[in-house]
Amino acid sequence: MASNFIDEPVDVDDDQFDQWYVDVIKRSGMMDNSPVAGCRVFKPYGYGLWENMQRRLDDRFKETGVENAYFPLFIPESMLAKEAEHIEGFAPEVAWVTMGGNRQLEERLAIRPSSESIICPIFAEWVQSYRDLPILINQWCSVVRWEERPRSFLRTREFLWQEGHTAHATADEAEERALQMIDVYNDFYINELAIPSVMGRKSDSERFAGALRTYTLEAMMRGKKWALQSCTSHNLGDHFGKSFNIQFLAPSGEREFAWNTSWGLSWRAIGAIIMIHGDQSGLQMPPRVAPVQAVVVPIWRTDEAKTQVFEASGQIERALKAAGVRVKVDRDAEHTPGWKFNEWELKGVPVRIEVGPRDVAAGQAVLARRDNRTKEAVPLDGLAGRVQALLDDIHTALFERALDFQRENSAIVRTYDALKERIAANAGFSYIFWDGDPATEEKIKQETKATIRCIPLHENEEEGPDLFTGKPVRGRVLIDRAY
RNA sequence: CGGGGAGUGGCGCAGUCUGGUAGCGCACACGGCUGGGGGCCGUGUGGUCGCAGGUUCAAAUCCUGUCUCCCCGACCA
Repeated sequence: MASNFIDEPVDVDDDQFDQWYVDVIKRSGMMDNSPVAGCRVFKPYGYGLWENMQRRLDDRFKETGVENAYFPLFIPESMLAKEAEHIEGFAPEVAWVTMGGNRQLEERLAIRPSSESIICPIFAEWVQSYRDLPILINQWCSVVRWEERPRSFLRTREFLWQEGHTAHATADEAEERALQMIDVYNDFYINELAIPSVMGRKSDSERFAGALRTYTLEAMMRGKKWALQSCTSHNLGDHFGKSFNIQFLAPSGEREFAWNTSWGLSWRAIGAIIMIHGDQSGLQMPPRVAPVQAVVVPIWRTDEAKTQVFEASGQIERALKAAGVRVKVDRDAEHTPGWKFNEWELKGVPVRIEVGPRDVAAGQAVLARRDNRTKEAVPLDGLAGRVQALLDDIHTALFERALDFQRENSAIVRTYDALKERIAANAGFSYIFWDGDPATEEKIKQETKATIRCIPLHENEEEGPDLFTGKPVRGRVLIDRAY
């Protein structure tokens, strides 16, 4: 992994934040550009992070009864077009296959932008009776949306994600599942990625194409303090059940349509990790999903010292592996310790373990935290336990730092002028009282470029005057610009 | 699609205005000294300047055409 990063530390000031984001992705070895415009190469270090995220999230899905499956990449145009709102929403960004070998296809095939319209008709074949429900399916795959302005992780033309699809016998059960999954995502973000966010419901204009209701987590990025939709969970109502004829015989003997949900989280979550936890030295990996949780840097001068520190390093490696810590020993002889320190900090490894002749003599190692740069000497006995404790501490510290940042940059706004000012200044989240009128929502979007990110679900019962009409309404909505 | 910028060894750039046969840093190879925060010295390898055409004794440099990428905007879970 060669790096040309030797000039100056990456900058994370507001006005250079976008460039910092591009640089840190490249320099840390997470992702590269590719010969295909808008598509990226997901390199091993980034993919390793994704694998850990997948595992942790997949386990949570399975605990709720979901099974994994896989459905085709291609969707016949006639199927994609069956749910009117769905096709209308996706039409501008669908990539099409029109040739098969040398022959023109009879019907062109969409490369899935999302799989509702291929999975729902298959569900229809699986369901006869209410006893066949619910169906709880997830797939890990990539989808394609022909975005005009790609950004690594946040908006690429092909991206990795998971999409869950369920079918239920009742409307209530579907609503319950949609809410359950947004809770699962929230738990994943907090406890694995150390990322706080605001859980809420999308306004009608921001709702997923074809959905009855869309739930979301909106997290605040550093830099411009814009919002990032971090995942999504839709109650599709019976729109797809009816469009794709998912019918079943209810206990009553009546023929009824199924109720569906779908929910997804993409590698955009990695964009959130980068933009929330990163700093002037580079990435900061959340410890529980970090590809490398601890890196051992042996330090030596003489061959004799080298033998000793390598032996101690191997001992530490074995102890940490036995304790379930993902550890790497950087035995490279080409780079100096200082070079390695910077390189692993750029890559965001939470704990660094320095082992030099002085440490070997004292039967200890030096542990350095990525988040606050503190160092401590720890005896080799019990080192693994200390590392595990540090990883937990760092997780908590990262979460607190992100939560503080979100809180410090959130405010309730009571006049439209104040709102416009905050948005223009990239001041962060603004909460306004809003009566639900789509016209004022559109006005805000046109005049400020900010959108209603969500109508928060919890702790949002206060009453106040609508920003425009002054009529009393219950609950506030979250407004910000978004990536 | 509109506005701006850029294409020169693997990467990042200078050279273009004022034509004369390509240079710097990093990386890479070898040798040596070094090694607890991106260490140093020496010796080397590697490009014909996005592509096509034109002007000229001579083109990275001037002219015409063309392709690609990046940034801003529009658009967009």
